[in-house]
Amino acid sequence: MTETVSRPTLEAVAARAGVSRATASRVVNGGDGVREPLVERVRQAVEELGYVPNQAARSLVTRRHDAVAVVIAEPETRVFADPFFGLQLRGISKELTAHDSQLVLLLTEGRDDHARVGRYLAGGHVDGALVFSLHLDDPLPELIHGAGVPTVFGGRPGWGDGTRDTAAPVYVDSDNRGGARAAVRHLVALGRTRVAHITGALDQTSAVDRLDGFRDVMADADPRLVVEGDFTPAGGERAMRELLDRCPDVDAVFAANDLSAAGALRVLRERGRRVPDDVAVIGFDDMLPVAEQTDPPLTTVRQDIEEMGRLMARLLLRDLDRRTAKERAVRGPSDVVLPTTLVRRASA
Amino acid sequence: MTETVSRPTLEAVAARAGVSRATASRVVNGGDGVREPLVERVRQAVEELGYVPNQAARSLVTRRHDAVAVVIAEPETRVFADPFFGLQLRGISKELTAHDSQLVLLLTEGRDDHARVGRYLAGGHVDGALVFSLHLDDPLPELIHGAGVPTVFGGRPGWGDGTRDTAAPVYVDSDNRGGARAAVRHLVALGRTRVAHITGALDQTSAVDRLDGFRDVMADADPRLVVEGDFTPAGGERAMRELLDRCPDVDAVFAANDLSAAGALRVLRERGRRVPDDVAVIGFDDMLPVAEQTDPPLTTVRQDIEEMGRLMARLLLRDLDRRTAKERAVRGPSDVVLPTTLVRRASA
DNA sequence: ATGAAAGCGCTAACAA
DNA sequence: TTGTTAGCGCTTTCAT
Repeated sequence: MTETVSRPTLEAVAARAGVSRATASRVVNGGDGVREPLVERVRQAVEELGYVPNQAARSLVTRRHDAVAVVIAEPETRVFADPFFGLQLRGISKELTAHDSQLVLLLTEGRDDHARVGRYLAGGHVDGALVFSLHLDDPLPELIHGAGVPTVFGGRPGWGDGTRDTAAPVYVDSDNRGGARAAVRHLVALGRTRVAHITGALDQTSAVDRLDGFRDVMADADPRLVVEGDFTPAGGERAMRELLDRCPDVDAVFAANDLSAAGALRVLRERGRRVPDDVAVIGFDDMLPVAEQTDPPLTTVRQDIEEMGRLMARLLLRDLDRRTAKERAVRGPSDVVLPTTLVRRASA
Repeated sequence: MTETVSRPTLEAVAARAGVSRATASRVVNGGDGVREPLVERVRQAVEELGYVPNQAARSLVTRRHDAVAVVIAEPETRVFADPFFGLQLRGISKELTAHDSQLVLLLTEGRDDHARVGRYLAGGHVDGALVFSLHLDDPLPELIHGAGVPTVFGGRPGWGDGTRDTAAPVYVDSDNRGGARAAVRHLVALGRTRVAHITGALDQTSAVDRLDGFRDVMADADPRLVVEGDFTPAGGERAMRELLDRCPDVDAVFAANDLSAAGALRVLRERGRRVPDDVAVIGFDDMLPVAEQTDPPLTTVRQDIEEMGRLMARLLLRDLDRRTAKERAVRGPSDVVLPTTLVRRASA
């Protein structure tokens, strides 16, 4: 409204309350060790003046920023093709908000941006980072891990399980393997004997884990029943065609995600197979706009995306608080693997 | 890596380069008015020390933050149910990155958060804001507009068109009305004479504008051919049923978005109407995971979401630069309405 | 329990 | 062109 009217400083608040700047500061930051009447007067002044602390000045001395970076690598690919990251962001946002922390979003478009992100994180602009790594060979996660910024990863990174000497990263993930097992067991319980799997892009740990889950249950399955997909509808179509050609007797399909399941569904219809009568189909994700719109609606494995985000933030914040409190790391934050649930619709 | 080793300051750089802090600062900020040899030496020192400016200290004196807030209201509803906001964010991110600005994401969950967001923006933590307002009666946009922070809105806000005395907000929007006109004209060109419209949630300007577009072409249409929907598949189903009951002779439907079109499609199939033979259907958005997965694939009106985001950011940044340069606002940033294009698939 | 004072790291007058 | 210096607004010892 008013033209560039400089906002009130702590000094102003102190003056109005008739106390020193130090006391005003104490009250603003919780008010410990300040006698009640003074606390009240300062609060009053803050209110009347509409005082808001200058975060820059505060950060300058505390070296804290009350901000966390969320790094999402390669949005091109898959990100934002589905509600996945949106939900994740929502979970993260809620948790950060409750903790009075800000969310700084860093989207990268391939390698060129790695340096930028690395510089930003190493530059100490934020207290920590939440990083989503999609590909096994993505150098970004490790780069970030090495930047010395407290970090929690979304989804199991493709390294750090003893594969390398570097410290293992902390991450939050869905129980991809367990979810896959549940899906396949469901198909088996349905009496299906020729259960196939359309994998996801195998350069992503989630795809690998789901494949492992499939194999846990179908250890001695006909290898021709496993076809590589890529998480896309087109990949699902291609895989389904290949599957029908190779094994015409297939009677169930577990697709690595809903999108490829949708593709498979289309090919099945086109080939005259009834779902679920002839072939039962299960997806993964429970990506609503897809799973509910397919014909028939898709039975699928749901992961609680929003909760994943919330947990990532919680893990990071806990770590940050601990460092601040200088508690000698009682116990470093440990990985969290969230359970998945089978959602039954009409396709299986 | 190393334990809390404090990062080098400008002072250190200056010392190493054998110049004053002021000169070092000049070089770091572009190096105007510094002789080449010195520039080189400072650059060298920056490189060797791995110096990164302390943004807090810088902001404290410049009162600039090189950060922009992106406010997305009520993610519950529709946001993140589709890739819409993800794409928008991507466009915004690209533009901000190119301008060395950071993206601070503010997600709100209803009224409770309004105060928080208002405080944050009024608190002068960011240089400007990009705001998405979905509902006509959302108080947030106006609240923000009044907070004195340079702002650009995404989507036409439901006020400021002379409706009130307040200054009109600057916004970027898709040509909802024009897109709707194109869709309906296409149906008419197809020879359809009983063209219906399933509206979106009419508390959103986009829905209103699309309805207006429909009416532009079908000025004298049977009023029973317009049914209120709500942008959801369920709403689309309900509306389609109503439509078929009221006007069994309907031969074309323009749905306010792809999701409701998908719902309509399902009801049409269920009622044994062939698409597009008996009834042609057109959606809006070109929301890929839906539009390409429906049966038949959906003809729809595409809006360039990412470009919208990019433009919003560009508009805001231009405004910010102008203020900084103290150029007396030669011309305030003006609204931008992006064109839409009809994407033909099989449904119409 | 409160206040006085010393910076945090940087930019921007102003001098030289 | 370069250096000197005075803060930006805040937290935090250290006295009192």
